[in-house]
Amino acid sequence: MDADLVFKALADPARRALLDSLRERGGQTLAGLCQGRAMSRQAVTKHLDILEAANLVVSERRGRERLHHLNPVPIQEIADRWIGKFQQAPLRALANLKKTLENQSDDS
Amino acid sequence: MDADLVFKALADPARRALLDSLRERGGQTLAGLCQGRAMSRQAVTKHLDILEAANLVVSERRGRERLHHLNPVPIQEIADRWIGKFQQAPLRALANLKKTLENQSDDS
DNA sequence: TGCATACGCAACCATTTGATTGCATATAGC
DNA sequence: GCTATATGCAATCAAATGGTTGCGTATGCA
Repeated sequence: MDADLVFKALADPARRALLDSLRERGGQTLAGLCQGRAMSRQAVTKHLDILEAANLVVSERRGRERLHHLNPVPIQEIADRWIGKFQQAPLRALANLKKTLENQSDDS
Repeated sequence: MDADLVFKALADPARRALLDSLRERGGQTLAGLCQGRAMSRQAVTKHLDILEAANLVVSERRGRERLHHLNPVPIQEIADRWIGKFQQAPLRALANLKKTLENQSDDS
């Protein structure tokens, strides 16, 4: 997994909205995903391309339409491998911050 | 919390590296954070500004230097509020995908 | 006071990004 | 076969992004 592709893919609200839509209902066509969005079909296509490059979406041709599915695995991996590091951090961070604030109050 | 600011802040590898550095050791100065990075001080400043706007970093002036601290709360909130939605998704997503693959194999 | 250090501000620049338009291709259904 | 529908491809463009350089300001210290 290329974590950078995943982070960059998640950076755009339009793409997160597409993921939300696919989370609620998988197998949507491109035209279906364009419904209710203030964007051209080609713009949606580009966003889907980026999501596919990050492996957050998988799609398959089905006749003349293309069906899209959410792949939640990269999000899981981000949560486990990256966010996990910061879940241990709060205690240390708070300790550091506390110490700093104490030093600060010493000066004042 | 503005989730979009957080996602955008996390989208750049240089900024994630800065967060990593502050996670390992809080209270680093700007000059300290520049150490070992192939970037100018001003570039680091801009990244820190973006991290501060997302509330991922807090800083305080201390004499002529500025000390930076990680604030892991926004990451926690992203994990809880946003990733949480997708942690319920796998079963549904896999069911959808399975059904689709079965239909696909029907075609071949 | 004088000077080195640490940081802030602003202009500038190349590249990337997000989106559009126009046209081409392919499939479903009559 | 013909037509409408669904998607693919390419050129184009404005704005955002990431970075630099130059200079200004403020603080620590001899």
